[in-house]
Amino acid sequence: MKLSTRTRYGMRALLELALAYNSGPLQIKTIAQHQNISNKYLEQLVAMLKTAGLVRSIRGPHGGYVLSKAPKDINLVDVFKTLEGPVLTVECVDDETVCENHADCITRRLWSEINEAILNVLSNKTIGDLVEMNDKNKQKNSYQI
Amino acid sequence: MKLSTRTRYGMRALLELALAYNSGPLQIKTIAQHQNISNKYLEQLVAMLKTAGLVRSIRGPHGGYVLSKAPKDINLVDVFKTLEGPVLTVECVDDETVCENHADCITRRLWSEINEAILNVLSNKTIGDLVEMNDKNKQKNSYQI
DNA sequence: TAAGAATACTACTAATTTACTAGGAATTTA
DNA sequence: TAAATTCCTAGTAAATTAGTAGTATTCTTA
Repeated sequence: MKLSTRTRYGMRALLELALAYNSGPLQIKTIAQHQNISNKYLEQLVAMLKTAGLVRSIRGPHGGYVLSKAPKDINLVDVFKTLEGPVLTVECVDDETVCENHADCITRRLWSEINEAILNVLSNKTIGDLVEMNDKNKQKNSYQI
Repeated sequence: MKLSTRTRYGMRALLELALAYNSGPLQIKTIAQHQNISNKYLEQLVAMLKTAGLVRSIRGPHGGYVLSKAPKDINLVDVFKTLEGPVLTVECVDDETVCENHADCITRRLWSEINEAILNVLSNKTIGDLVEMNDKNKQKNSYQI
């Protein structure tokens, strides 16, 4: 299974915004430069985060983006689902109607277990936790995330 | 993240072979019929399992495929990696050289944790465990897996 | 009030991957 | 030798990814 750049870039962008929380908006341009990714592409990713209500935008000069909630209130499941889509896509895991044998299907249970395991990692963490881990690391360049 | 039909079909095929373990070879045709999937497609998936040493083939009339080891000796990690590829693909998780900031990168740690969580589910299980679960279910049609 | 800086919106595209289909060669049994 | 089976290779339509591109809109400030 492959994690899309969408999710990886988007997560890093959010982390940057969290590091700049309460210090005014951060611009796409700035983040893109730090992360060394395409301006225009990041624009689209951040738009997804905005639609999901995770960030707020401020237009015009000195505008940019800010987190719409405190880092500790942004759960990683929500970020992941916004950027990547469902955690593990196997139709039958979420939809009982696709297969008559839903209740008894053994492989389905396996996929469900994996699904739960991933959810478990993500739902126990917030962007705030990532920030804390980053702080503990205390390195030369705090923008290398 | 999406689980490919490759992995889903392949896992079900292996489970069928495990249910028929010690009762002679099972043909592609038969499995494909039971599972309601394309003959030719399944042929290719089983070829992958063969290359990985998980099944053995017998050519000619009355031929088919058999597990190359006892179900309890076939770990699900191996099956998954054979069919789906690396568990969670993020270059930096496995390759330390892609990113200078490897040691300190927080998002990388997150992906690693997810990777571990999935591995943990899979490496603790064998095809034999799936067979046991299936037996416990004891349903009308034992081929509905 | 005009210029400029930023986001917002929409469309396009090359490359890759997926999920097959198709055809015939090789092998084995009866 | 005929038939049944696996083995091998090639092709392909559809979807997805990872962008690029252009222009419209909004807001600030001189």
